[in-house]
Amino acid sequence: MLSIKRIQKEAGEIIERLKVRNFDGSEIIGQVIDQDKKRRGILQDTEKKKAELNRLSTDIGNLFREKKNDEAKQTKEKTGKLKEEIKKLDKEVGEIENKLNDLLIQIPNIPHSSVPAGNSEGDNEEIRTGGEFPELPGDALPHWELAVKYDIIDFELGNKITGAGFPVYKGKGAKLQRALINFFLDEGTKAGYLEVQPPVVVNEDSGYGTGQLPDKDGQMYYIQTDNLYLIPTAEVPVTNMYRNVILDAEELPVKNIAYTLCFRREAGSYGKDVRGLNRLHQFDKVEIVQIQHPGKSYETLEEMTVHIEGLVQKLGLPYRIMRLCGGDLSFTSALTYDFEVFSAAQKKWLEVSSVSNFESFQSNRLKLRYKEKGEKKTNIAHTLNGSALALPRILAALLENNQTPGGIMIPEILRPYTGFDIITRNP
RNA sequence: GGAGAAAUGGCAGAGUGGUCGAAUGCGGCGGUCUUGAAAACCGUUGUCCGUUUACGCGGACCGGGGGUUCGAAUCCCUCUUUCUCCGCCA
Repeated sequence: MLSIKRIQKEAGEIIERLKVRNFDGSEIIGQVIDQDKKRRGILQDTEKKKAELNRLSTDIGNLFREKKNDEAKQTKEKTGKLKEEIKKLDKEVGEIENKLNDLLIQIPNIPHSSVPAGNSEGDNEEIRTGGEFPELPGDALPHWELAVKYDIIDFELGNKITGAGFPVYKGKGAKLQRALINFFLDEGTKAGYLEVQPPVVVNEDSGYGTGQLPDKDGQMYYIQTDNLYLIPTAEVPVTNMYRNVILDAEELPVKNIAYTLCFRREAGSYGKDVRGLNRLHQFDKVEIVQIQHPGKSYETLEEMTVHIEGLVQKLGLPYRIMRLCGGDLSFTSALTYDFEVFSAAQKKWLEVSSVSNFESFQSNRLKLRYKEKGEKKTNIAHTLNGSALALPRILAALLENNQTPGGIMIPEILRPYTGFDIITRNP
């Protein structure tokens, strides 16, 4: 969320910049400013009364000690009314704070100045492209047919044991998946990321911390008995490791990489684009997360983009990098680059990574701060994350783009991980 | 799952109703001493909020929430977590 202080200082500019994401913030920001002013007024009143009560209490203690019991009793009588008033004012402040919080969580992050205006995907801006489009024969198969032909992914079996969107990977399919995970993790650790294995189930506080709650409540699987959520991305547990933490400035940037399962209900996305591996309820993903000094977070975003680009290049996939327009930008992000690879048999661009700078939007809520050496003041850090990479669509593109009459060729770089260089019908 | 114990500052650890934001030790930071370092000694050392040009002043926080009291780290309720023992188990 945005900080109240920033809203007070830059209200006009914020309203202006939120227009890029087609968000009219004028009314809500006005309300925030009003409520905050009201809050501070009452707070001052409350604190004055509390100070008075504290003084009386100290007096009473002293009087008892000096055996002036009568005087103490008299003083005691003065406190009753004061206490009542304090109770009432405290309640008022609490109510206003709740209201303020409700307002604040409705305001999305401020888009970076480079974010183009626009309503949807079509308005995203292409930044770079790379890789070669494969020359496939006319009878090239989409990956869901290759999966059957080579018996490497079983969608039917997944339907049977769980439901749609939960495939079973088999044989070389499973091994290829495992190879990709290890490859991505190794590349990340080489680039200085610390590997972590977080829980894939998180509590409510963590959901709020990174902004999945209350916004995307219905998109997460929820375990009612224990009031826990299955994570939609490793971003949630990894970033929340730093909830309520004050880092030393020298520790920045913090770089973590995590492989986890991800679970998404994908409510409301039935129909198109859900065939095969294109959209799953459970999938594997390697995620990179950084915590950075505010002055350096955009440099870091570029660095992460280059890292991800390197992965796609090493896998030999044709790709393009898109800068998301205001309308396509997620609620919490200030700037996002999407990576898409071309899956040549279905002739589709598939999103395989999304790398974002959240600036202080998550950190404000997380209370994630850092402190310069020798300074007393704490500052809000910036958080960033990106997929590096999401597995299923990479797998889809690899299968489709590398199919040959003799089998599916494994990219050179993965062969040390798979132990085989081709997927054939008879393993 | 059953029985019991506990949760205090970066860490260790005192504190069972009043000047306790909290003793003491360690660590950290600054200084004296030293060619340099160590040791020793002296000082300092939490976070958030409000207010103030500033010095400062005020409020809140001893796992979370609620309560009793003029006054709570201390008493009561509740939740969470940790430890010990028993049971079950990858």
